[in-house]
Amino acid sequence: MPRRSRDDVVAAALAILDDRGLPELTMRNLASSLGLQPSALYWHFPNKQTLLAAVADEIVARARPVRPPGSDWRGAVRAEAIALHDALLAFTDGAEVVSSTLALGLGADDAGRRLADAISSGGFDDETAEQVAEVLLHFVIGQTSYEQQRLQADSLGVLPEAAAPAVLHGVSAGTGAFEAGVTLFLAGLEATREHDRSGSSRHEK
Amino acid sequence: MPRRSRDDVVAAALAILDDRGLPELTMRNLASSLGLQPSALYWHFPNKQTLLAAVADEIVARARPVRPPGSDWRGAVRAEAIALHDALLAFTDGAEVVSSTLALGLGADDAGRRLADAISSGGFDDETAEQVAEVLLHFVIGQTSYEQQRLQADSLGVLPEAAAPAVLHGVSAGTGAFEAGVTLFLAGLEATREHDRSGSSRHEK
DNA sequence: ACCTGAACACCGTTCAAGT
DNA sequence: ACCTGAACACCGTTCAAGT
Repeated sequence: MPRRSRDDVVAAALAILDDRGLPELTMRNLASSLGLQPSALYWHFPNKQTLLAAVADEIVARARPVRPPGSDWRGAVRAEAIALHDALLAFTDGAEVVSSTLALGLGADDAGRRLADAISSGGFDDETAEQVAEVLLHFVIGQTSYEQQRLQADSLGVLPEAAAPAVLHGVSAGTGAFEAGVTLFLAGLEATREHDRSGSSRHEK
Repeated sequence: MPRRSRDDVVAAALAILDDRGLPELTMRNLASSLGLQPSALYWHFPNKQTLLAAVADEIVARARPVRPPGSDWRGAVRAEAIALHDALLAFTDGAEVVSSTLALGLGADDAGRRLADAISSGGFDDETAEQVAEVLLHFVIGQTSYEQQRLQADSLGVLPEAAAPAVLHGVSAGTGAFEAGVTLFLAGLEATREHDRSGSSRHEK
């Protein structure tokens, strides 16, 4: 009888995530989908958090930035942000899985790295690029997580009335807010460019 | 024997959160800290998520913005963001509790509302204010959640080596990144101001 | 190297019944 | 109005033992 690799386990976990969601992604359900006992999973991964980190890595790795031809560094940053947004939305509860993995420092580093690289291509120094990439990353993940929860709630027919989030109660949920956020970010980055150049280590010795 | 109010339950939950953390905030631990059976909690709250939402509301309500005298609307926005940041950091796992409550649309609306009000005071229309408040809110919560996890991990002596997050591996963890993000946000908002004024409903009919 | 079997120490939630 | 007692249907994880 065929034995399972670490990748088989991650693939099975992604399948459960995709069509049943994170609450159904238990070690027991995962094991039985592979025809194994739950305890067998602990040969491949030390614990569930580590397994979820591998799942998060895979979700992030599937991001496919589409950069408009002839676009400048802003186009590159925007393309990376949108690709990450889409990758997170591609799996049920994808944003939440990546969010918690990132918060715990267990993986999904690629997401931040790609954003930082795109920002660097605009001529910012590495420290600035990494710091503002973090800002953008947290916006993307927070916003996407929020959108995804609401999309899923709506598709389940929950919250049929009046439960609209206070922060955007007049607007159709989340529509355009994501792109607006990215635009705001890029405008801020452009506006602070010269300050970073002239006096970035002003109040450090 | 004295019976407990809903507020007593929330206060006890906050106490457990503060000195034992979210994983220890179980219905069973909470009940026993009140001298009750777990099932008694279900008279006060329909389920654990709703209870956590009440806890999140309380955490957010304790935000105390300190606005520098003589400051303009930017000072107001900055003060609200910092107050929220501090309020989240004031309780163990505070950012995570508020983050999940917000994502589920169960509460903590005050946070977004306060940011939106501060932004409105800069002369932006309501739709713009709400949309960009959402952007800022997701950054604040994402960033704070990340900082808090790392602060707690460090204080437990975990991650003693090399586990530095890729997005800021050269920088001391989180220092200044939060304020830098707020500054970036304000710069972006200022830069897009005239566009919002002149053609905010350009591609709507 | 990879997995089973059985157990441990928990969870959130329901519900009839008490006072 | 507020709570108990008992149960239901689960969890993640460990570990000796098998092949």
